[in-house]
Amino acid sequence: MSEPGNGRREVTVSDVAAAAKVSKATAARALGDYGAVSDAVRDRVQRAAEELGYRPNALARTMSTGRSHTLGIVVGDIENPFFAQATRGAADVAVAAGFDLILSNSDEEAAAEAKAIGVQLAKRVDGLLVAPASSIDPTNLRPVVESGRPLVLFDRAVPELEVDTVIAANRTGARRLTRLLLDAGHRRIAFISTIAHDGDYRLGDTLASTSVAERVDGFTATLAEAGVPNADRYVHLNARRDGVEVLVQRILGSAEPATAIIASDSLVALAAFRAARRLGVSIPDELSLVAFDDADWTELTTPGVTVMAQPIHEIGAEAARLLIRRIGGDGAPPVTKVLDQHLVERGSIAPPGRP
Amino acid sequence: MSEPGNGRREVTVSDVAAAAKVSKATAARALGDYGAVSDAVRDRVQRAAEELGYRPNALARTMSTGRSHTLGIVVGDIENPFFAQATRGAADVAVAAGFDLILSNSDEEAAAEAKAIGVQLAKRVDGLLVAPASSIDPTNLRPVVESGRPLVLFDRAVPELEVDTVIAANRTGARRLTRLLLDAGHRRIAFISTIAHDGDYRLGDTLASTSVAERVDGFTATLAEAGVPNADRYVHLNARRDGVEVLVQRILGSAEPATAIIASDSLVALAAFRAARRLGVSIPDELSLVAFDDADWTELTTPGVTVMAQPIHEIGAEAARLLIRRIGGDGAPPVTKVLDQHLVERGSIAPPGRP
DNA sequence: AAACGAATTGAGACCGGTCTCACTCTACGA
DNA sequence: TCGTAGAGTGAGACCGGTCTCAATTCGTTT
Repeated sequence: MSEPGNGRREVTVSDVAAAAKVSKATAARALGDYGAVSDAVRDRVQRAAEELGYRPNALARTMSTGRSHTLGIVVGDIENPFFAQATRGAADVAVAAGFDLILSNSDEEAAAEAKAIGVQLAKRVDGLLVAPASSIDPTNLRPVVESGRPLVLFDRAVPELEVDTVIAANRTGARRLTRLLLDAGHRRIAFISTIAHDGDYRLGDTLASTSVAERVDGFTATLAEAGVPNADRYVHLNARRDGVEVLVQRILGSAEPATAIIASDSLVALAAFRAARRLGVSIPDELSLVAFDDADWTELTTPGVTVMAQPIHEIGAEAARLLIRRIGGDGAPPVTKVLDQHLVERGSIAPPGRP
Repeated sequence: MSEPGNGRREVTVSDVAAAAKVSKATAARALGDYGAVSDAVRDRVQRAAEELGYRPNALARTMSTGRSHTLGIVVGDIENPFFAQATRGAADVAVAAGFDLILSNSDEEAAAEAKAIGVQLAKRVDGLLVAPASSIDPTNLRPVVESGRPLVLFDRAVPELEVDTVIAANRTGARRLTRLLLDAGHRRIAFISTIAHDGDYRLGDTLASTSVAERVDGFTATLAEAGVPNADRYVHLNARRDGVEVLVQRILGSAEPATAIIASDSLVALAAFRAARRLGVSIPDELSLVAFDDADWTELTTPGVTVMAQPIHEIGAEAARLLIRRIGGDGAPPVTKVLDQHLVERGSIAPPGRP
């Protein structure tokens, strides 16, 4: 504390070598624990290192070995509980395997994502974990496959790109949720997602996220099977997070108001719940609500929210596992892991009895 | 896609230089945009770089310049919304200033924290953002100040260490919350935190987190001022996150049950709310509940939870700003920024009328 | 036209590790 | 007793940038 020590040059292998009176090569061997060194010398070197406060420079090591023991992860927004959990899952697997994580937020924007990926590549990460902002346009991801570095996508796939991918069984989950509402007697069900989309959704439109696309597919297909015409007009995209409230208001105030809402993620569910509360419409009596993701608060509301839970932690973890395997040299053809979702029934569904 | 390009050696400045028929030094100047280069040559080099698909190696650059343009951040757990928000705040400031972030979770454990810090230092981050697992023991942080790298603490201070720190006005916030309950007529108020502590809390004990310590201080002091004896026996620490329920049960089932709870963070509040729900005790009629942090769900429950909101995003952002200023060479004496909390009143407080 | 200064360029050291290769020294088998 | 395998060590190249310094080119000034 008395001498801040700023500006003091870092201690290097050469310094240690000099102190231990051996060559740089030998010191490096003793410290790096590779090659052959006599016990006596190893001791001497390690003592010297200890004394001088030697701290290895991981960058220099990366320069010569080519391995950085670092993974990059690009998420939409770390504040989104989904990404926070997935990141944690990935981080746990990573540190267990001796890797650490460089984190970037893309805000689901192509430009920010491209920049983030560029930085990660420049930092020579050993591999990249990405929840791609666009499932349609692989431009941002091209540089990483061109760099030869392994890439694993999670939460969303990019059909044009043949790379390892970890996703959830969204279509099945959506069918299940939709069926649940249908069975309760609902016919006018709104599906809400914040995903960006040009204009109103029409059946067959391609969406920027395969996971939302699958949910929409499952939703509209199940509706169609139940004989509900024009299922696509119940799909509401582009919901800005702070705009869900007006959207819900519009949905409920229309000529043929929806009697149930499927929220595509927990943030939308939260906004929808809040909207219903503010508008004075009672859940589930006047409006049924179901959502994807078992956010912690969903059991706290009155009523609790019935949700399709995703193994979010595991999505991140599995993605990291896959990536680390690739880094280890696994050359098998790319795989797509599809993880199951499961239903958690609470009290937010009731028959659509209008008061 | 037809040629995977794996194993292809990275394109370097030398390659570009050769292609552009200039020296390595000149090519580097043209690419790195430093030094003087004629327009003609610059063009030629940049075209060559483009053609070859040159991507700078940030590590090599760091090796010679000594700057990594990377900040390290060590949080308790990125899944904790508090840390997620603070991290986002820091990340935003960081990228705006041209830095990126290496993220580590300490799980509030000394060993994991030490390791994380070690890795970050090895990676030669330009500076470190840490929410220290222990405010008492500066051991883990010593290496970073010894390395001469700037360090900024957030959420908690470490009194023994004179470094920049960003915290919230926790004592004031706690007083305010306590007074609110007192004014409603409560006298037996439980304060619950998950923070680790040896044995039961006694007035004057030092806590591992200054932020919790300040809250406890504010709490007990306010209680004492109101003439409540033995305020310290209402302080419950060591609450394992999944153990809050039994704790609440014990608190409510004792001879002199608490009539109100102050949750030290939103996760505890969540658990407490859930516990009350499961135990069938009604909030606020049978139990008042207030908490720190304005988690998004707190306005969704019935009733909403009255909370002391912290500017979490700003805590992270300000910490990053401070850090970047230090990295820029600011040698002013260390500062401690104290950010204000503000009360958000909802409906979770009522007089302690036992039914 | 000679001299001078600024702009441009090239050669090569350097950052801090790893790793190859050659050399020395010892122990063991033929 | 000699040859040789193998352990232990040192010298120096290398990774891919930056940067210093000297050399060259050019335009001006007098």
